[in-house]
Amino acid sequence: MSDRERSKVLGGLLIAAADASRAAFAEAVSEQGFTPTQARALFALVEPMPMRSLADQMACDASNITGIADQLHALGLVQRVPGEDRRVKLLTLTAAGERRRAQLEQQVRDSTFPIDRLTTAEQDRLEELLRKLTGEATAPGATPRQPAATSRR
Amino acid sequence: MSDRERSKVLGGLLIAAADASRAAFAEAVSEQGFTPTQARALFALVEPMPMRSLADQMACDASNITGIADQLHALGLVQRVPGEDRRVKLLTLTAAGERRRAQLEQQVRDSTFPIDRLTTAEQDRLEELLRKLTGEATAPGATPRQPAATSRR
DNA sequence: AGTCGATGGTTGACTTAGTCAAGTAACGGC
DNA sequence: GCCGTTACTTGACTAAGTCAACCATCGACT
Repeated sequence: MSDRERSKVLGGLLIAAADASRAAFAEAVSEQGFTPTQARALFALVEPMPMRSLADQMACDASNITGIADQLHALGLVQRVPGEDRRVKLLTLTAAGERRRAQLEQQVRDSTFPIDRLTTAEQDRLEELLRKLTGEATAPGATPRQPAATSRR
Repeated sequence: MSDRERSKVLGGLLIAAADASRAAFAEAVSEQGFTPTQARALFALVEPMPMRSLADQMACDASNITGIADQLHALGLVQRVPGEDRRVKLLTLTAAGERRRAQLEQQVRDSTFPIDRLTTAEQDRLEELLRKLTGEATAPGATPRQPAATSRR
């Protein structure tokens, strides 16, 4: 009984925390005139990438990508470059796209997020818990567990 | 550099965890034919409540509630009972509404959520971190920090 | 008493994000 | 050369939420 109630409260808390993070992200990128999804796409496009891959990476339907690509294209930020396989189109940042992406990255870097309220040690602990919660292994490749000094901020 | 990157990864992790929780909830309630928002409304309506209050509690625009109330009314689960203040309408569960609500509660109780992967101790720790992260004090009134045994209620 | 600003609820137009099904074009194995 | 699969597009649809405008009522104040 109580355990279940607990789950519910905690779930709510978790979702609230995530929403706050999302909102902070949305806020940051909107200052550059982007929607969160556009921003996510821009961030994903470090290098040319088939639309299908982008869909996978953003965990959404492929048909979504068409629209996002259209929007970013209308802004002159991406191009559809035909791939070797002539079915695929490689989404590629234009020069302007690279520029905007860098600006956006700076913007996000300069914004503060709810997570910044935690010390590095706490962040470590949180990461561990979240990974266990989502059923992921300790680390997927990045994040090779660092000594965790007491961060600034 | 690393601190900021860290934030980003962690933020993603947090959001992923929340999404998983949300999905589990959506899955559970959809088995009873409800959307998550309908379910949230149903859960909130332990007792008759002005639409405005429900909007506050669900942290959404009042105009949203109109629609949700309409849907639940169409299902015969709620009624708009005029309040003392004749502007307000008290959303009230019908007998059928009470029944469905109970079933739904059972359903949710019986479903497992990502959070259940954590031990009670881990859940405590997570709660603490999340509260700090969202800037909340330890507890808003409920949850007066207990020794985390299998508690009452 | 009467006026007026604030409040509760509704409506309609709009946005974001996502799904799904169907269609076209190209790929690759047989 | 056919056929099943894959990549992208399109269009219709849904869930959810925002915003502005509106009506009725409230309550405070002159």
